[in-house]
Amino acid sequence: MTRTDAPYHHGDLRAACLRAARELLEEDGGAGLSLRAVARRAGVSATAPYRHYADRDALVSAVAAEGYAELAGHLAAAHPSPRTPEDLARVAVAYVRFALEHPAMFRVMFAEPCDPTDEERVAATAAVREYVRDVVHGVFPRSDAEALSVAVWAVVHGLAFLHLDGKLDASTPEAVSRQVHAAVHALLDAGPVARPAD
Amino acid sequence: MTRTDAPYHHGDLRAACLRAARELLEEDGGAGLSLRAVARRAGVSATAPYRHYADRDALVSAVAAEGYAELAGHLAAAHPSPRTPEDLARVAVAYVRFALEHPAMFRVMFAEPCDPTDEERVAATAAVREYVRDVVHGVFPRSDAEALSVAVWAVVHGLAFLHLDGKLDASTPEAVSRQVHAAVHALLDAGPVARPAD
DNA sequence: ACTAGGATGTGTACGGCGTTCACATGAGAA
DNA sequence: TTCTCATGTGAACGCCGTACACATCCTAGT
Repeated sequence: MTRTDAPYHHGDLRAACLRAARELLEEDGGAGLSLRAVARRAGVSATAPYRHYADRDALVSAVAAEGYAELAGHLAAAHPSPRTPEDLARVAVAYVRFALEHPAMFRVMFAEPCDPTDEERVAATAAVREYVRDVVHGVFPRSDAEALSVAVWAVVHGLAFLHLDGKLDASTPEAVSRQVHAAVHALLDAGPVARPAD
Repeated sequence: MTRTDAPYHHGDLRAACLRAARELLEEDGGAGLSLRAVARRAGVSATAPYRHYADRDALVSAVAAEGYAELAGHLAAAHPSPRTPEDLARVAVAYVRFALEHPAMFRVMFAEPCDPTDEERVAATAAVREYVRDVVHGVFPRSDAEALSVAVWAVVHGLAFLHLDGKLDASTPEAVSRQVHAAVHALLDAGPVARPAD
């Protein structure tokens, strides 16, 4: 039945679908995010979103792109210019905290197969990668930035996933902070005490 | 229609469902794994699996438990007793290789919300955790094993996810091996060259 | 040997989903 | 004013997860 309280043309359904998808993800997790639920939330029919997104994956990809941008912003706000290992540990805490505050978004960003040809998503990921490279350059000014920024990103990324998945204790912000600090410092202290190669 | 070529009682439907789920996961990824598809593959009606698994999550959890056990076995086979940083890098390569060879299984194991009260899954995860602790004890005999094994697991786990997600180049085994070795060594070499705390 | 109970199947049903397609409506350009 | 295109709707299809009533067979007890 045509609703008399809304005009036939939504006007900006593409953005409304994206917003609805974000809300559903935050409220109900990945399982609650369906195109039909998005359409209901946006107040349109079940098939209207198909005029703006090719399929469900396309909408999810757009959500992930926003997530990357927010993560980059979150990290930059937490520490604009990290310069010491302690700063690096705090950045790691911010990264893990983002994952724990937005678990479904984080999974959408990093845990599902991703279309590498999706330009928006690739561009948004680059912002995070760029930030990590700057961190490495600031904290380890004399190191090979490429390999080390891969390693640093892997550490914080792994910490995020292990907390998210319950493998590491995420019960309180203090527990998270302590664990992340301990891990980062243990790793940086490990180099000199590694058993030498035979 | 009752099939005349199979007895009414399957005999070991629980194991058959698990096997079918494994096969479907390997063939079609997470999207191809449904209880109905499992039932078809096992040759029973759509609702028969509910006699052995409470719901889809229960079956997926059992699949993940087998995955953890296989990962632990894969790592132990690759390096029973790692003792140098080079050995650690090889273990990391084995871990990432497992993720790339079994992407859907790896996601089921680590990327979906996990029931922490699931004893089978917890026990299986412990095997991986134990192996990592042994690695750390072998490679860094004088370090604080707890914090460092969390950090080491985070590094290899993060590398696995970043490769799986396409953030790192996973196009050839050589590219993977080179990248993982470079990251692990860069990290171990980074400690001494970190900017000192102000 | 028979019976009964329990384990384990089947079939039906419901409500949800993703997606396609034909048609409806309205906005904007010519 | 008309026409085209963008953007909606409604119907339909096939799939899914899950619940429930009933069917079948296996095993234990008498």
